[in-house]
Amino acid sequence: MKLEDEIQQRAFKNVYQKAHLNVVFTAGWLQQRLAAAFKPHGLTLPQYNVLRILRGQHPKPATVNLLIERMLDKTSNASRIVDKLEAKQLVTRQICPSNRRAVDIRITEAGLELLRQTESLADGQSQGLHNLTDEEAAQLSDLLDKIRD
Amino acid sequence: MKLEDEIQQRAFKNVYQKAHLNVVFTAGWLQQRLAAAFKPHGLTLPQYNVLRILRGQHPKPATVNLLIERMLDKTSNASRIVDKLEAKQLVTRQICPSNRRAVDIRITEAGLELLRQTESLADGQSQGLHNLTDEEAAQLSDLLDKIRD
DNA sequence: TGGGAACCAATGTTGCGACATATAATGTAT
DNA sequence: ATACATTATATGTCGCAACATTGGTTCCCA
Repeated sequence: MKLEDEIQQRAFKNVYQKAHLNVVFTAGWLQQRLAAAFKPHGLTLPQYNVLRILRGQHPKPATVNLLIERMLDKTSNASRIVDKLEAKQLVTRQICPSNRRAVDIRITEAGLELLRQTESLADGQSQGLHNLTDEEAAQLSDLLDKIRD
Repeated sequence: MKLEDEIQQRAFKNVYQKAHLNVVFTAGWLQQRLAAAFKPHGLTLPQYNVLRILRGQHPKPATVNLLIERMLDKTSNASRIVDKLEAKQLVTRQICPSNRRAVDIRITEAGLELLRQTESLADGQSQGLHNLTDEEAAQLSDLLDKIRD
């Protein structure tokens, strides 16, 4: 669907304003679909992302600092996201013995199992981009990289 | 900067996953810059967007329903965003005489003045996309439209 | 070795998105 | 006219982003 119809705006000042709005709008559209897919599993997207990072470290622990570094959103409150995951017993928290400022965070077996169950969701959603050819998808990434130069 | 370096991920499963992440990441990057530009003026992006819609209607009033229709984010809480604007005396709220369920919302002179002061901000930010040529920006929009088909 | 800087996580606050529910006013059908 | 559905907005709850601050812990060096 064309952007003009999605949002209620007739015209754009220029192609840059239009592209800007389109990036933001499309990102929201993608994230909303993905969040809806995870919702039945009781996971939000930030929680899912943290679990993925923890699985990547497993069986080694991660610290809050490491989570922040690895997360898309650097300014997010990793500590409180871990709170939620801990309440659901998907992760454990334990003061790091070698540095008592830090906290070792580990994914539990239940957490790993939940990731197994949701294995296909994220990939399946990325396939929503299959209306693009491989070449177009690569081109899109290049254009986006260029924006942030 | 290349996406691989921005987020701490070596490889992507395929070009679709990479494009997906890139759209989301770039949108966040754009929105963050824009929000930072408005912050000194005491406006958040949702508040700014509501003010713009109200200016578009001015001197006619808008209702909450109309705001929701026009906003990028359909599920946002327009009512509470209007609360904040009203507290700052940038808008007025008045029960609609002809339909007492509805509420007439109008931008004040102070609101109009604030929009004048911030006139150049949004456009200036869209120009952050000027590392793209006109053609590339148009191409980007086309690719994004295609994703949502 | 004592004291300040640097570090790590947690917590407090504000504003928003998502979603459910409440409340009031209006429309409609009998 | 009364009952019921519909409409318009407001409110409550939860989770998150953004940002500031706090409280311990460790580091470092004078």
